[in-house]
Amino acid sequence: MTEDRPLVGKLSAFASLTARELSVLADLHRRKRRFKAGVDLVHQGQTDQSAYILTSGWVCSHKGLPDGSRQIVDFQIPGDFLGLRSLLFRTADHNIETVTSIEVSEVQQNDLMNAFEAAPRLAVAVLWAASRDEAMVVEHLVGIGRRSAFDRTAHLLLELGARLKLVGMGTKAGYFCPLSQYMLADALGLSAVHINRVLRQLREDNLLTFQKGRVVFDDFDRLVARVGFDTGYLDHDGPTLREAVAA
Amino acid sequence: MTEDRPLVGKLSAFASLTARELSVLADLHRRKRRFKAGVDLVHQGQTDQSAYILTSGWVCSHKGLPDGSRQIVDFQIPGDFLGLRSLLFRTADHNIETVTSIEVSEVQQNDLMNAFEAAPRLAVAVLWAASRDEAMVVEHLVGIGRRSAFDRTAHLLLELGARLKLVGMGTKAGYFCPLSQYMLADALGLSAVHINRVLRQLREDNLLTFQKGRVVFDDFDRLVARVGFDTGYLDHDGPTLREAVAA
DNA sequence: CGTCGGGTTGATAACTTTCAAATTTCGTGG
DNA sequence: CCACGAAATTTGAAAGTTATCAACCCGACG
Repeated sequence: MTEDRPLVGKLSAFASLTARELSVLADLHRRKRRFKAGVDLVHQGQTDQSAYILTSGWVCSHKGLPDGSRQIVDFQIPGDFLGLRSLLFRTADHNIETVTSIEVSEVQQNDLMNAFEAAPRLAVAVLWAASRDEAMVVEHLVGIGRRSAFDRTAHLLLELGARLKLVGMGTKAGYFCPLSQYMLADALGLSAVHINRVLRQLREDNLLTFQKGRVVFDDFDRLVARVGFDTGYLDHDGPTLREAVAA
Repeated sequence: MTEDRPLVGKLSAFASLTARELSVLADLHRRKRRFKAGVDLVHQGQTDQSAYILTSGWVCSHKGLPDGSRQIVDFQIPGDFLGLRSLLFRTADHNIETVTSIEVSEVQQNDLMNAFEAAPRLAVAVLWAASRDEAMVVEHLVGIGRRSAFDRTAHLLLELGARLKLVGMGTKAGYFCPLSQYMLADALGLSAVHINRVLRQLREDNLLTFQKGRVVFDDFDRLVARVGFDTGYLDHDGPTLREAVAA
């Protein structure tokens, strides 16, 4: 993952990009911006939103319900692309909220469309990246629909660990995690109280400890085996396409 | 929706396509194929899959779990694109199974990549279509995570109705629905027994009747109001982009 | 020093699953 | 056209999981 422009690393995994394409991509990182923790970057219903490339900090995307509750769809960490959908559609269908203070590169609609015109294969690469994100949402859906609260919580914490490891922010030992139990609850479709009990059980079973903003894997291998975690959906390579696209 | 090539209709909603682009798109419908009900088009873990454009019949995409249960991620109806992810990634991360007998156009990896080369803006249009599908998965996730069994079931049946209406296969009165209660259960993260009870309640409340392969809306407006159904996530227009892309 | 958000715990209620069995529907061959 | 078996639907009762309500604790912060 290229430290300064993490998106480059991601897209390169799909198709080796030409110098020209790399420079077009670099151009997208022109507009640097910072946001405080706990603010909305994108709000459900707003129109003509920008997208962002996250360079530091955590954010979450969620949808609010009429009854006041909400469902967190996904968390994003450095290197992730934010709000592609809210840029492609006229009006945003979800919220994007900062979890910590963050740094991003802002990508406006014209920026992206111009980039696609200048380097058409970038659109294919972004399509690939978007599909990888969708695969994560799907896995999340499976977890909420068919896994127990215990397994589902472990899965989320394992997935975040795997993703953070890819960008050098986590190890098999653990990682720093700025999420509150309320946020975990909203992501997992559970109540905060129940999340608390699940975390306690994970701790008492000596599988993992989540306290004071840090996730520690007390027994990584046993945890993975216990909840049937498989990273398959995270590391898709697209090598079959490399030639076709490079052609 | 163009009867013969429904995909054209969908993509045209995003950007008006040139004659050349339309002809490239038409080329994708070369390889017609048929499948019986209850077979796998794509199987989790298989490599080098094709994608398909569904022209008649229903299919579902689902993921299996180690314990033998499964989660249905989405249903597809005529006009939908199937298995884009299993084509972009080397190995398929989910199954695609026919619900009824179907007719499809098969799209192989090279077909699609060549099409993108010949008409680069098609990649952007497909990206847009894929994002719309993702929006549906996200809405499904929200339903499973934060809505009651009752609301969630009603939502699914309303969504299918709305989508079928778009392709002329349903009205405000109802539609033909080939799904079994087991399939609904696997889609909604519930047990088949509970689905049955929810359907009974919907019937007894005079909201909707699902029997003998037909969904009848007994009181469409009251149902929509009762469960807070909002089609917002289904009908995204991409007009802001039309100019930019057409430029 | 008081307040406030986040975490923790117990008791109770609500919702959903599981198990088991009866009933209906539907395709197929006689 | 009817009989038959398999699959789908339906219902009841009991068990299990998770939510809700209500406290209490704690550390950060103005």
